[in-house]
Amino acid sequence: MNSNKIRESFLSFFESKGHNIIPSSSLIPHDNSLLFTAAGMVPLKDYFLGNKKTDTPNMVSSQKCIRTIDIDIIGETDRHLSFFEMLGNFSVGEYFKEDAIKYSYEYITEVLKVDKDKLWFTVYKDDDEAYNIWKNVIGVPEKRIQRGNEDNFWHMNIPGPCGPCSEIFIDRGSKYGKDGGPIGGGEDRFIEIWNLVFMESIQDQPFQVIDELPKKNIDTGMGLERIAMIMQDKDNLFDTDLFKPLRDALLSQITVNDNKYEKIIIDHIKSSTFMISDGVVPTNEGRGYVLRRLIRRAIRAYNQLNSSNTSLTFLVEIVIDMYASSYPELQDNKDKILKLFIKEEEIFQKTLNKGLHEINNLISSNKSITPKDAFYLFETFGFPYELTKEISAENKIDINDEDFNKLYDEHKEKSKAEKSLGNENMEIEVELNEFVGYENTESKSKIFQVEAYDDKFIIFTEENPFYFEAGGQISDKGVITIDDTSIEVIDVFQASNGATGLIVDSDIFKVDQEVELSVNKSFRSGVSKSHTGAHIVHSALRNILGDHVAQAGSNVTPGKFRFDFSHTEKVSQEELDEIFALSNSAVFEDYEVNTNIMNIDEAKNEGALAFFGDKYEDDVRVVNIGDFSKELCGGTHVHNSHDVGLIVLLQESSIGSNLRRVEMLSGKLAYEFLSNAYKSYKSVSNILKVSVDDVQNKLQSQLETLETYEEKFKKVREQEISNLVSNIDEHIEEINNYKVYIKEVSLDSANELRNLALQIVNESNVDITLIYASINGKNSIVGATKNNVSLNISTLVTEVSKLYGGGASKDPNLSIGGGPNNYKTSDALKLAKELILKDK
RNA sequence: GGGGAUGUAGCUCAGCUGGAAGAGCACCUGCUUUGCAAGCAGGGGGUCGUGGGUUCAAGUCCCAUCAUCUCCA
Repeated sequence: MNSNKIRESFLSFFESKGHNIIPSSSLIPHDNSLLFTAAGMVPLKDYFLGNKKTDTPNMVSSQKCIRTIDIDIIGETDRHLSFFEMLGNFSVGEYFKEDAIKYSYEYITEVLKVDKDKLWFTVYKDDDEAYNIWKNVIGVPEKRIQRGNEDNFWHMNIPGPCGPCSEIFIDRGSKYGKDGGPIGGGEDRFIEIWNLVFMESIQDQPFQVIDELPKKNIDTGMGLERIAMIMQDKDNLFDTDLFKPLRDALLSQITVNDNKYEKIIIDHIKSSTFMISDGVVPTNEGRGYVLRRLIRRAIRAYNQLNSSNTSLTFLVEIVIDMYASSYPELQDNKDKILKLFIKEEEIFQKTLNKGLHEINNLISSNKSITPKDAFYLFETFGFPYELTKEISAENKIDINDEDFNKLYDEHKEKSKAEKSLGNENMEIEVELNEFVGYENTESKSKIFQVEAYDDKFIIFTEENPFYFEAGGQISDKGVITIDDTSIEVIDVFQASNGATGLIVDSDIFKVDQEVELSVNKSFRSGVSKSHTGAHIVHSALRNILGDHVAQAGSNVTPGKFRFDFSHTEKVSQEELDEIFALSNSAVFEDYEVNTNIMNIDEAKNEGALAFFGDKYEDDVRVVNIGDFSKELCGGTHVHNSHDVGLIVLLQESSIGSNLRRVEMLSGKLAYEFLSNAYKSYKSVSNILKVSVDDVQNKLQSQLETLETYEEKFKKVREQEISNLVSNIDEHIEEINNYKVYIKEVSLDSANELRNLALQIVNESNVDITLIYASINGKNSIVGATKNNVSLNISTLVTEVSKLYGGGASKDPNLSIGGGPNNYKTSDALKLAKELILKDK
């Protein structure tokens, strides 16, 4: 049975059992505490935790997943993958253990038609209920049900839901290892194919159950790759149809065979392709960094197998073809994926070249490479350690792995900076309240809960108009009023279920009081202008730069906003001009801003932009700015694009490779900025005594005039100096058979002094010259000799400069010196003459 | 979030303990040759990332800032 068939049969089997098929969610989870979606239940977490409700409690999905914790193991085994698909059926408070077990057994034996006698089962040691269902309801022989310990208990390592699980195994027969079932038998022989989690309890610490969950959930996961391996009777994942086309294509391109490297290449290319498609861009931080490591590891592996060819894009294209029917976004994003991939290959090549340069320097200067050097190359230049080892080996240098690893561990330890989270993670049990801030900035409402928060208090009211920081938009400011007393809201708090509270530094508020809540209107309107402005700029960026532009973060405050986005190169001035012309024309276009609540699929079909950070719910809020922009967004906006007033670009900058940032002003701040700019422009025009329109021309011609005068002046000075030289004959002294010219002169710069000295020895018959000048009250001395003079002028100028407490340069024919101290010039020049006399 | 490094001619880079900037390639001109990275001679091109500071003197030392690369969390 091929993989597409397995995937389809799984979904349709559970659909026939009353499950709603949900599409695979993005690899970038909306939960920012996770790097990637690593299991089928990740997108459903809020339902399981009770933070959100769903109309369809029974769901089934095939979820794309990334797991990179053990990235270094990938390639070493036949079982580890960084990308996989997880088939799973879920129940939020509907059916439980018995149905979950029945369904799984029915699917495996009836649909996949796996031989019943090959199936083994494990249950948690205390879970008699599950044990009895397998034994009595399903009728599995007791010897093939085993009880396990911690492996059969699911939890998230934090206080919260937990529960026992039951796993289903397939016995691949005696040629894969010893008998004894999954617990105690060979792990190559008994392959785990399905994990059924029975979420039924609450723990306060791992394995410490304190209570039952009010609603029990089912969460199951079956790896598609693994079940495909079984169904296609292969020995390892890489021989299944999910890898075969990739492997065949790779084999046709390589000259050396190596199982490990081949596995690394095809696995990493697959995960990278999916990651880029979902909006991850190779960078040196967070998700982007994981992606970069995967791509570079693949390229390195490929270099081992094929030294001439370096590009792996042919495999990227195959991945897209293989999965396009199940994941159409791959086809939609094909251009972007290939573009970013090629770009990353280029960057890596540069990195390698730089590292090679460094390592060659080390070898030629030190004749050795220490573990410290190797680590330096790695952490500073990103030069792969194995490559350092290879090159060292060619030069008969041995590197100690242990020392290298020690440095690596120290580096990791150092990087773990403590984060001061304060009370931000404080857990508060509170009922959900209603956000009314889209329609109103004021509300009368009743306090239903007050919580202490450090030395302050959090006030929860039934209705709340205060916006809590999300999607880059900062929290509202304002006051709470009771009996004519207004208390400032210091900050807005959000509990894990989404309930919003207001932090105040006052203890006058009590439960059941009616209070007036007022958001600061000008603050809110400033923020809303910026937020709508951000949507406009986002749309303009995509229009001018292309669809690969994806939001990577934003910050929205009154009058000021910035927007981070993925883009591979610096945005040129011409492009910026276009972007801001387009943005402002959208402002002036009087587009109405509408918000609608609609179904997520419907919204996407209409072309709404959904990016990382946006909440993934069935119903989403869509913000339209005319037909110029359509985005999923929970923030507050103005009613019409012209309310933004004006958008000014302050600057465009890089915040890491492939990530750019633009910073803007809106409304009043934009006006003030331009107004000030105009004022200074105007004052420049006053200084130049021309009209504002002529400033540029005038300034240009003034600068040109200045330039020609500078040139003329230089020539005049040069003439003056050569005049000086031409009549020096009368001042030449004969000392120790040298023709010597020593004098204090009056010049403006050390440069002139130097030129003069050179001219004297080159253009007159003077052998040795030493001239002194006080330049801006500072002592400068230059000495020069003809090339055939053996006297070293540098030592002479050094001695003289010492009198002034300074030193001199070391060229024996031309030396520049000086010093900070006061000293009588005539005495200094006298010393010079004495030194010449002593020569030889 | 923490660490390491880089920024010098169009490109790739040298530039020692502070003393007024260089190479190779590319470019232009001429000659010689007219075949695969052609040879010879000559030439143009640098705010030494930016802004401060220390110093008689800063590409070089100190501080700040921007940009880029890189490892880790």
